[in-house]
Amino acid sequence: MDRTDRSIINLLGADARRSLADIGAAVGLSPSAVNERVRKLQATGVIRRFTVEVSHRALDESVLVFAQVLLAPEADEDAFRRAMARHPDVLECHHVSGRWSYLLKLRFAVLGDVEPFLGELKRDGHMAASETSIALSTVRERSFRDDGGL
Amino acid sequence: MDRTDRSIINLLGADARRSLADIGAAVGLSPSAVNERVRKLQATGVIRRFTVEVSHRALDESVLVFAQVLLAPEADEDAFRRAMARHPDVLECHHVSGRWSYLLKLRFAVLGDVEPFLGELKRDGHMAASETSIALSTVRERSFRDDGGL
DNA sequence: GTTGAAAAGTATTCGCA
DNA sequence: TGCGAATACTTTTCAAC
Repeated sequence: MDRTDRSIINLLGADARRSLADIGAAVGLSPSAVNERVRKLQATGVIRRFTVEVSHRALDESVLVFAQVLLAPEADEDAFRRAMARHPDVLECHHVSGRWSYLLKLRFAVLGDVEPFLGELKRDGHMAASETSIALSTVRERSFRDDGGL
Repeated sequence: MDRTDRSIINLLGADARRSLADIGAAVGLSPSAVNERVRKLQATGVIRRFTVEVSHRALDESVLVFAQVLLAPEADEDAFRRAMARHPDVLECHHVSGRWSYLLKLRFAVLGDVEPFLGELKRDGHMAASETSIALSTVRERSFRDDGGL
């Protein structure tokens, strides 16, 4: 994991379809040397996977909601985590420090889908309390730091 | 944007390096038909870009923090948004409903980097108050819903 | 680790249904 | 829109450094 690997990752983050020759030209390596580095970055788990970034609007997931959840004292925390890991509406689920137990990032087609989701959590006995906020607009949204090009 | 497009997007989301032939076999189309659909999905902005998913641990971004920020009444909101859009530590910045003005998702190398970041916001006159929580563990983290394979 | 060239595999184009 | 064949690239492999 040296400076060159970082550059390669940044370039792939911006456009994972750039050819090895292109990337090589940018970082000063031959295509096969870049290939070997990318292979290792995948093998060591630095690169988790190649994927695609999608317009939420187009996918009918226009409503972005953050929910802070306080677990009930008698809640089965493992069951809660498993439920969150499976739930289609849950994009992110983090165990957090502070007043709340978990922070959830959720996406829905319409605002009306939010209440049933929270009702479900309550009904399942997971949740003692929650506070939700709706994203009115998004200034920025990316998945990793990309400081210092090349 | 029909069912087939959705399937293609889900498949690319799981592995953007799958060949057009593979994807075609999965959705019942020829490679060139898949290619044409992917091209259109990009042209219409449904697919924003091909990218790479990275291990935060490996990138020295182990510390995940969420900060809820209340803007000062006299704050220049546009300047704040521009600052957030540029700041390397800011992964996400959403204008939210409720008690707070903005929700930030931040990543740092070490916990000690958090305080300077908040100090910076305060010093710049953007922030009236904030509440931060640190992610102790992450149950799930993905960027779009992927319900219903094929 | 890196290179350069050969081999294998893919994307892309285009005429046609 | 989708297909299949031809073309142009790209990735991948490998012997050598």
